[in-house]
Amino acid sequence: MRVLSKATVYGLRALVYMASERERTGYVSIGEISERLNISFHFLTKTFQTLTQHGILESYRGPNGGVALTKPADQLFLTDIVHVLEGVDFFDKCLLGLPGCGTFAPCPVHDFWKAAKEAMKNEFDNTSLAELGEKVTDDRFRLVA
Amino acid sequence: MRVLSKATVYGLRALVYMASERERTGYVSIGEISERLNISFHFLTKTFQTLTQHGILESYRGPNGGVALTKPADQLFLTDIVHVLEGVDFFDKCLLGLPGCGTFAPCPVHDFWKAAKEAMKNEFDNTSLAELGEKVTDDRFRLVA
DNA sequence: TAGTTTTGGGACAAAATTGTCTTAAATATA
DNA sequence: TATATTTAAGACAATTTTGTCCCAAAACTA
Ligand code: SF4
Ligand code: SF4
Repeated sequence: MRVLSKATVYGLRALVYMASERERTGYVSIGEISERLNISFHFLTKTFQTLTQHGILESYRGPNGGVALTKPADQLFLTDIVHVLEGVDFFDKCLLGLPGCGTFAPCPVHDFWKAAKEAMKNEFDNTSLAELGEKVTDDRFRLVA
Repeated sequence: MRVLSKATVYGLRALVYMASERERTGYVSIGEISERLNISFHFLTKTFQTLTQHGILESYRGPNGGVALTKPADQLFLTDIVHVLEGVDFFDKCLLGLPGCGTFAPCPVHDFWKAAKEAMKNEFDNTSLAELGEKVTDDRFRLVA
């Protein structure tokens, strides 16, 4: 049950890492993040560019530059990130890939799929980066490929 | 929020179609299904081969041949199909793609992801092809690309 | 037996995703 | 100014997924 693309997965891991560094001020370099999380630097950079363009991150070039969250981590929710990286229709897709979700003419699986999507969206809506960052207590999250 | 591969989506649509043809006996040809559901014949054939090899379908060649469900549709559940087409670890995957899911040392998003997966699995466990087939009442399901 | 229908299986092509690399632009520091 | 650091942007390659095609095998019909 794979829900997120790799690009989103990497982006999320990186954002959670940033949120976990509560005490730090200023920018965090993408190089540091990619090294600590063992993520391809260039791949992550592209994802971060998207996040920057959409106002999740702000970036700064040059020595001591890097990226920073544009808002406090407790005001950034998973839904915000996913909407940028996967599209705003992320929670509107049909399980069977049919176009034009059916408030009218629902397809056979609609009943349970709609409920499942809503539950998922509810979780994403209410989970902030801060909440996730707080749970980064051991090294496992940082070290795994 | 895309959960299933195209191969699985097509396979499922086709199985639901078969289940919806309650009155029919004997084999249904893949050609008929692919035509009615507007699915690539060869692509669907490969998916059906997998299902046949894993005991979801039985097939028969030659005129009036085709495929048939090996069990009554009310005894085939979404989980059965998904386990074959997506792998038995379908409901065991991490949201962040980390290996070795953590009953121990859970990663930051574990709490809510575990609940979401269980809810989803519960739905799949309890939804049979018969149940879905019964809901195929209009033409929408059959005709859409 | 010959010809037709249908699944089986594999080669192959196209497209999407993932990953790598190079160069440019911005910024800091000496 | 020259050099080092860091993000921006896009070309390019590798891999996976998706889709197409061809031919063989099985079964029926005449
Ligand atoms: S009615 Fe619901 S389940 Fe059916 S196609 Fe639309 S979104 Fe998907
Ligand atoms: S503990 Fe849960 S969220 Fe963390 S890696 Fe394992 S399955 Fe994923």
